[in-house]
Amino acid sequence: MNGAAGAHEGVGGTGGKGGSAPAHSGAVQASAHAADRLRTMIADGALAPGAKLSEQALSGELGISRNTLREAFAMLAAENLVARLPNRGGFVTDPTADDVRDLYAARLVLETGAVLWGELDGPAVARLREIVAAALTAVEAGDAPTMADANQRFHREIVAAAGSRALLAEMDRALARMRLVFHAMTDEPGFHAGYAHRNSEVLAALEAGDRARAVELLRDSLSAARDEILARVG
Amino acid sequence: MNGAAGAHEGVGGTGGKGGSAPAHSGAVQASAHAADRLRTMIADGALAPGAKLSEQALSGELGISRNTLREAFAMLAAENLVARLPNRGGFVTDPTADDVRDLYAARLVLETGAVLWGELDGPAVARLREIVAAALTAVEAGDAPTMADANQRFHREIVAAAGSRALLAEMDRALARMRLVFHAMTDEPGFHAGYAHRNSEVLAALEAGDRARAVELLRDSLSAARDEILARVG
DNA sequence: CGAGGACAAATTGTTCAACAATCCACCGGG
DNA sequence: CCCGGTGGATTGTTGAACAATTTGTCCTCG
Repeated sequence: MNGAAGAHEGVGGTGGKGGSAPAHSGAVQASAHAADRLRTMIADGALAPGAKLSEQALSGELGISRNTLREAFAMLAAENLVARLPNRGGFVTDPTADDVRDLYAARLVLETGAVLWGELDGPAVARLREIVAAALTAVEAGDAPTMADANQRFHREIVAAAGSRALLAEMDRALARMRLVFHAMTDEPGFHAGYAHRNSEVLAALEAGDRARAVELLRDSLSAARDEILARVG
Repeated sequence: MNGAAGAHEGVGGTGGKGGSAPAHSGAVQASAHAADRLRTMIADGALAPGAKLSEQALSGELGISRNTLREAFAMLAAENLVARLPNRGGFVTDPTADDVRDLYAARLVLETGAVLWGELDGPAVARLREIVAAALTAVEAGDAPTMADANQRFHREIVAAAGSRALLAEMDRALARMRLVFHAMTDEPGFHAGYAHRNSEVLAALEAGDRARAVELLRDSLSAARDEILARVG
């Protein structure tokens, strides 16, 4: 959702000297709003990994001042979605092979920790079941985007069970960077297909109450995904 | 290191009209530098939980403009050290009981995950041994600040073994918020003393290669600390 | 004497214009 | 073909301005 592109015609900028009535009505927080816009642009691939974030261009496109845009940059940089090089400006993070290893080491801890200690009760398992079903349907239909989305939702739901907003936020940052990795992989012919099946096995272990088995399956799944990605990115 | 206080006399501000030569030579990134300053001020308690962060006062004190200061606010807000209320400005985060629970749920996952999957080889264990020794010495001497510092270093070192920069960064954010919690606890008569002993037991289990036992001890230690804090904060 | 409301002062959110420092792309010389 | 200069573009940062909102004060009324 949220069609990319830009062309959000400049709101303020009537031209006068100082303030000059920016006509802004209720924008709660322009910088946070801009960070949201940029985040989804990056997620959608409208801003590819490595892309330069020109302050002039983006401030014009988003209809905000350079200063406000820079605040948004600071937020995104704190999430590791944007890299700021001194005197060179902001760039969409372009994950290295080492970043991929880092990411999967983090996910291993987050996801297995959530399985071991989280509250994976009825409702949570029900949500996982629904997600797995959607994933398998998407595999059937060969719908790669839905597959990828369901896969991310599955792993996010697991971490959510850990019961920590901070940890879930970290997982969201990790998944956002995963999307960056996927964008960097030129082609991914059915990358996620195999993992839908693996996820259903993890779910089965959880339904059987066998957390140790679920951890084992999860670890294998993450290792396999990491190695498959590293083989393609190098 | 880095004595707190402020009173860093304003650098620029010669008063002229526009630019007016701020005499700034090589400040790599003023906003990041300011964020560092504020972070240590918060860690040291120079800015207490709940304190209002006046833009005018702080920009003067740090010798930077309001816009640059706001960029620093954006960074600290992304770390959950500062809360920004719309039209009310920035405040040092004042952790609630729920935040404490959240924090310990996160730490449980991070630390036990690192013990289970991390590379706790010779060097890492050696560092832990050194930290535990320092902690025990501090307990002997009744030196609370050193005790607290060693305790944080111990848990940080464990998470470092997970081999993920992102996860370690998350741990650093968590520890920064822990410091906020400790500041909020009016008095803590030898809070950390007992945990130095617990840490040495965790270390012993690791030296014996018994990771499962280390995880168990760690979990108990974290639960105990959480409950002790919750009993005092309510 | 306390509740409520009008008004003034302070503060935040945001923009604009300016300028120093730095980087980048181009171009001519060796 | 490589190399160093040169000028334009871009970033980093500042100061001033102003609308919207919050906060504080004081005055009135019940």
